[in-house]
Amino acid sequence: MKKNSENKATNIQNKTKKPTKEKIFDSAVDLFSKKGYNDVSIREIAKEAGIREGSIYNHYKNKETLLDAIIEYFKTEFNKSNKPEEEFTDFMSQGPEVIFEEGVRLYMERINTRKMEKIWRLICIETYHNDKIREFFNEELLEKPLAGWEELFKTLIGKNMIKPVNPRILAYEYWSFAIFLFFDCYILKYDDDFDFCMKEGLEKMTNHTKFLLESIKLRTN
Amino acid sequence: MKKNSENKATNIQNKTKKPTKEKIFDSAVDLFSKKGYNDVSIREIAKEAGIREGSIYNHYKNKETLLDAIIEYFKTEFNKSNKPEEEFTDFMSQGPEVIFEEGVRLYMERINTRKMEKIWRLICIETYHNDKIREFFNEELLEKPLAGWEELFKTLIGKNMIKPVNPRILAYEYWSFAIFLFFDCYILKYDDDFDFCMKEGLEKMTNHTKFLLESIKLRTN
DNA sequence: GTCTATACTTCGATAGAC
DNA sequence: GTCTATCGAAGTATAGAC
Repeated sequence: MKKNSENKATNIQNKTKKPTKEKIFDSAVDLFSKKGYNDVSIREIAKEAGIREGSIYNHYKNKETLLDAIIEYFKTEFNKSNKPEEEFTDFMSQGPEVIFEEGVRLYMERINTRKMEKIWRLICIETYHNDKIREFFNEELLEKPLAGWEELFKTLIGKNMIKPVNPRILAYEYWSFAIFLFFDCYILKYDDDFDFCMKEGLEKMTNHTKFLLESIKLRTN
Repeated sequence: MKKNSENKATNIQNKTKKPTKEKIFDSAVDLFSKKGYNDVSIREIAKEAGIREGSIYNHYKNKETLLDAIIEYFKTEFNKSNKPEEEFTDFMSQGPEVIFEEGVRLYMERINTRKMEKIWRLICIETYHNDKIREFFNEELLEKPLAGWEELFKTLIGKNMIKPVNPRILAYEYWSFAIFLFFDCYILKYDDDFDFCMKEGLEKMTNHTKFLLESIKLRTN
């Protein structure tokens, strides 16, 4: 009779009766986000999930498919919690301050679990050598937000609520800071206390928003 | 008699009579910056350098030492072209516009060769899983510039040349955009025409600088 | 200092018993 | 669907002839 204890997953989560496929998925998310895709072996994932490496191939065709599944999961979750357009235009009437506050909040709400946070880092890490991920980053996390904010600034200018500055430039002024904070939190400072880093990041974003608002608001006198 | 042609380096540079150690170094820079440290083998580097893999170990103890040497080279070159403090304070008297223009130019001048550009990308890529590189990025490319600009803004405020906004926040407003552009050029858009991307990046930086300047300049009336 | 040859390790993936 | 066992490929690094 063999001992099974050696194969027990180090991750407490995976000791539960979660389906094997989910154990594999979660273990992969955990390890990929820590060390990057290349530095994690199928053996490691299997060990973390508490199974043998051969068994992984009963659930995922190969290692790359596993990564693809993770990215697809992120995309789905990310767009699922995308609030309808109307809710956002509601804030419009309340002036720029409210829009900015809500803008950050709504975006951050879409990464509201540890799992999503981990995949978020994985995306940042793997962007440089995975074309699918890079395309996703460019489209969904850079171009779309930029286009959205540009549109918003255009509207605000049209309604005479802010100074008539080139809305494309304003969009960059606003959103580039968010990208900087992603890079800062998820790559430059990641090993340190993550929650603290995020808290600091949100404070920085608030400062940034206030400064930008002050720069473009119309003088009341 | 064997044919040597198969082992010829694909890199034209390495066909010249450059010392072997330099050929290895340059090949490594080239490949590491393209595919990342993990995705490049000693075999590949040797092939690119036009030698056998065993010969590499006559010049570098191991693969990691080779990476370390590249980072050290970057650090040295980067600080070598660091202009003396006086030159910068000279611009001070000429007002904020000149300072901002020169600030970007002086910084970009320090990465003035293809080799330095490549290592720059390598640093961006490897920051997430190499502690030495990450420390360098945090210190030399984030904290030091931030501290420098904070000091500058403090001085400008003291001289009554700009609005009295928190200089730390101003430093972030200014420099975070540069970090964003690094990320944009060296990771998000890298495969596309690099020179074009850099040109666009510098234009964006100019727009950013102009906007910031407009935001903090004292009203003349 | 470069070459050939090879030791040693780890990887992704598969086959087949249960 | 999980296990054991194993294959072939690719990786780093070393030894020794020249």
